[in-house]
Amino acid sequence: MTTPEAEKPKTAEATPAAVFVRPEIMTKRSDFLAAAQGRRMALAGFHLQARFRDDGSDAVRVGFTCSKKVGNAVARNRAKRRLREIARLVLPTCARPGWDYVLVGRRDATAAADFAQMQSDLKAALGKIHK
RNA sequence: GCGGAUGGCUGGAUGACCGCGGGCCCUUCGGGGCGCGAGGAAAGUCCGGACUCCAAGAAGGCAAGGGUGCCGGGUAACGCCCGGCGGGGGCAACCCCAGGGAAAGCGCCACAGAGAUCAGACGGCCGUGCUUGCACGGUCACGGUGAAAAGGUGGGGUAAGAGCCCACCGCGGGACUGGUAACAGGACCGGCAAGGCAAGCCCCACCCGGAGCAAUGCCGAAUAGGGGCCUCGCGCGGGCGUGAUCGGAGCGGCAACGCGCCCGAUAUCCCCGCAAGGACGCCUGAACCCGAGAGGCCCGGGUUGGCAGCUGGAGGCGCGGUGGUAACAUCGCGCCUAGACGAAUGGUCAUCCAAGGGGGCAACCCCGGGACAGAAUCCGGCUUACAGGCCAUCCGCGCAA
Repeated sequence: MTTPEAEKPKTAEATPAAVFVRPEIMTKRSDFLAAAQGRRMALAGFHLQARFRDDGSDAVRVGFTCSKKVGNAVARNRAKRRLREIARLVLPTCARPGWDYVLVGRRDATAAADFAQMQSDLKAALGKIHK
């Protein structure tokens, strides 16, 4: 399952902290609760929560939260899919090993925000939250 | 053409790049290829089932509780569907109805009014008496109140009136006729009986055991470090004597409860050469597991992971035939269409298409943007939400012929 997608690292040297590993998907409720106790940052299209697990593992894990506050089932699914897509595009180059990240959807904003803007927001936010 | 009624369909299209979840095939285990992947409501979880477990021999009866409620048919079943009946609405097509019982019983019916279910005499009318405007009696044709005042119209009749009598209408009963039935018609009889609410309780008929896929089965993990008492076996094995049972004090345990050095009391005598410690194994057998034979009760503690169930079914769809007014049944041929579990079915971009807005005589141009909504064991229904578009049949009006 953990398949290193290390093909053609064009910009790998520019960000030494990057890991070219597909993030694992978090499924345990306790992991989500722990991440919510970590660092958090609010952005236009979503919220970002992050936590350094400090358990010796280098794995990067990511989870998505879209509660009923986001809307009905259709709205929640759409928000989660867009979050999943920007995570898929951004995390392999900007995540740090050993960290958990949780992206939280916001009502209307997550579905309506500009997709390119959300990608760059996530990159910038990851840079800040690691400090 | 305008307005309306009913039934049904659709509910963005194409392409590019990057992805996701199952399946099948190949693999040098890095991966690669092929194909499939949301809805008419997937929704609400309101009914009915399939399936699984539990309980109870099967099945039935009774009680409680719940549901259904014109008749006939359809269906696996239904509170669903179809066809009728009755009542109501509409010019009509057509639509709506919680539509059993009010002579089993209880309860309720405000206000107004003289009187509201044992009906009733306020005014008025009539009679008698006298103190000439009052008393007693008769009367509901008239007035007034009300949703409703013991049917309506006309005539006779009377002191005045009244189904008091008569005709017609209405009402009640009803032989008989038609219909499977609901029901419809109705000779004839009765001067005419007392209302409504059963979505207030209730009565009657019929239906319903409980829990649900987090069902259920298998395998792990974890806690504990092998908890206690009572009852009952089978095979192998073979029988404890410093023993057994009861009581006391004592000791142990969070507890349920246990232990047996010591003391006292009581009854009994099976087996035995040794191994011998009452250990081990098997059968039967769980409503989560530890739990190790089974069952019951109690004490303490622990898990929420994997696989199966999981999608082929009272199947669906298309075409055609047969029976039926129809729902539907049945036959033939062909095709097969999601199975996830923090839960895939997507992200971005481009070009079109329809609704909407603006400009223009027009062709056309610009803006703009996609209804309700996301499977979770599976079916049959119902209900609710839904931008816009399309089709068929029918009705009314108008115009033309």
